[in-house]
Amino acid sequence: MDQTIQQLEVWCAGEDWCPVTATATLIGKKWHTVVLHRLLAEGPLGFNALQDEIGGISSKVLSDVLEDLEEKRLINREIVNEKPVRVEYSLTELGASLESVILEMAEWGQEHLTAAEKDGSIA
Amino acid sequence: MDQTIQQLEVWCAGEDWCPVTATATLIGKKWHTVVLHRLLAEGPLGFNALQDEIGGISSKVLSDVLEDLEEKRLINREIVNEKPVRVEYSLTELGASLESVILEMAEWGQEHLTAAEKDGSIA
DNA sequence: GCCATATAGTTACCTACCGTTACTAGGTTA
DNA sequence: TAACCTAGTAACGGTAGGTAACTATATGGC
Repeated sequence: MDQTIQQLEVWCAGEDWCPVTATATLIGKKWHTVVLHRLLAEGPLGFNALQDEIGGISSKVLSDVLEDLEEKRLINREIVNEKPVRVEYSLTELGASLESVILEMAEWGQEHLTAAEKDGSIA
Repeated sequence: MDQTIQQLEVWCAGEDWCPVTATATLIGKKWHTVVLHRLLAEGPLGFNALQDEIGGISSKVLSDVLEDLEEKRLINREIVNEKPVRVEYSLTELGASLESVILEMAEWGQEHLTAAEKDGSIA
């Protein structure tokens, strides 16, 4: 505990950039994280499949998020020449390396938010 | 690797809520994460101290973020009766429990963004 | 009293992002 | 031809994020 907090201090002390700020700038948006999570968990997915998996995201917002994630080199967009021409979204190596972060968020949510979400005390 | 991905699948399969979505809804905003990080690393801080520590955040946005984090019960706002009346922001137990997530983000940023940020290839 | 400084914000304003609904567009199947 | 699959885009409105200036309260110095 003290060890890790020490680490956090060292990383940001007197620096003009901070790894947390940088990471938060990159993936610090609700849908970005969720999209990465689904691609991690379910593997490469098409546009509609991804939208169905996520649930509650509109095609416009998903389209925007995918474009942004591609720009940031976290996902690949590949056009597959099959019967109905599909598009397959998958994680880049950089994107896949975020697994530890996503997993930590998943564990934290599981531990701390289950009950709260269900009775609505944290909205 | 396979183990952890298996976990991610199990947690979200067929559920109407997902711990990642829930967590991302709670802290999936750039400044929220950064504020929590500074409070973790530097301990309780006043308004101006926090603003200075973060750098690049306006007082209006910081004010909004602090209000939101307090509503979500991740931080405490305590008025300290000293010479100039101060306000001290600190983490709640729930907020402090996010250390593992923040730490993971810090480690990831340190490993994957340092070079990229410096040469601007990820903006 | 008057001014400067330090505390912690607020107000007005603008822009950019989020979200909803509807619609587009190419190709396949019946 | 029409229905249905794929993957989006267009138009529009509301909310959040961001900037710059300003408020408010209290302390200490002149």
